Amino acid sequence: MPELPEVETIARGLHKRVSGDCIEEVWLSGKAPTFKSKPAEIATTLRGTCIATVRRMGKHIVFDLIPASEKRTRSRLSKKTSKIHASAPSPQWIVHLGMTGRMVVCEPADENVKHTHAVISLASGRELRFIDSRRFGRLSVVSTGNFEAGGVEPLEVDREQFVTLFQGRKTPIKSALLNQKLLRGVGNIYADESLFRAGIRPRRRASTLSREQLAHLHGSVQEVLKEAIALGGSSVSDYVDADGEEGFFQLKHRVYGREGERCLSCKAPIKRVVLIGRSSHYCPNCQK
DNA sequence: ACTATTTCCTGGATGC
DNA sequence: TGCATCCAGGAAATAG
Repeated sequence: MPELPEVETIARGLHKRVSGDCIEEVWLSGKAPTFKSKPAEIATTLRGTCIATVRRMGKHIVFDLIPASEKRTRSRLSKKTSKIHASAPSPQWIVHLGMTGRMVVCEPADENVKHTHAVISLASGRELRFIDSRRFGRLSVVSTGNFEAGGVEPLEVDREQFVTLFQGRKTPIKSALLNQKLLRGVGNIYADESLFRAGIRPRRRASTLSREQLAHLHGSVQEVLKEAIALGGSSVSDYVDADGEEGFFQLKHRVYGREGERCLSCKAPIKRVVLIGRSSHYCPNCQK
């Protein structure tokens, strides 16, 4: 289940491998999952563009594209000059991996695995494939190049903004952390891990938390995300990055997936409750 | 204007 | 061994 650290790892890997390459052909399966964009629109928007950068916004992978005809001109001109001359909008390709989505760079001869929903042929002769068995993933294009990903970036928001964002909300703090319109990128694993480190139970209403507790949570969220990115994310179920490598943060999980096991701090059994339809793990002793 | 619940999807784990 | 059932969860859609 790719969350911010996994998507960050994948985006960095893809940037390293495909930026500078150009899209020649686009194939989408009949079942290609799309979001706001129709398959035909995705294909026509992508075809004939070059990939300038691949980056992450929340849990989205963003491909910044340049119309192929403009590639040479743009890179040669200074920013100031290109502002005057560049007129064609730079579209973006947005990929959300959902639960089981994977983006892989491979050779055309490589086996066409089940649940392949998109194949992008690159000028270098390689292919970029989108594979998603559960089909919770979404593909879309933004022709204007100003994709809005929702709330603030957890690693960019400062302490004061973070406190303001959550204080006074009646919803359980975990629900607020998972709300992408507030904070973008935190999912189930990192919400549980952040709350454990901050000593706050998932069900606690945000409005009952002091400024100090919210400030602590801000630090915990950033700490957990940074550590996870450093380890290449968490490989639970079948997550692998753009190079097919597994992450290692799952070995550092203190509560997620540890129901019934002993808390690493106090030895109390980890509890599991269901919140917004998902498993929430916490230590009843360390978290209040 | 809110938040809570349901729905979409398939593979793997579990149960009888 | 085989078949049914349950469970995982991101976020849009729907209900409250």
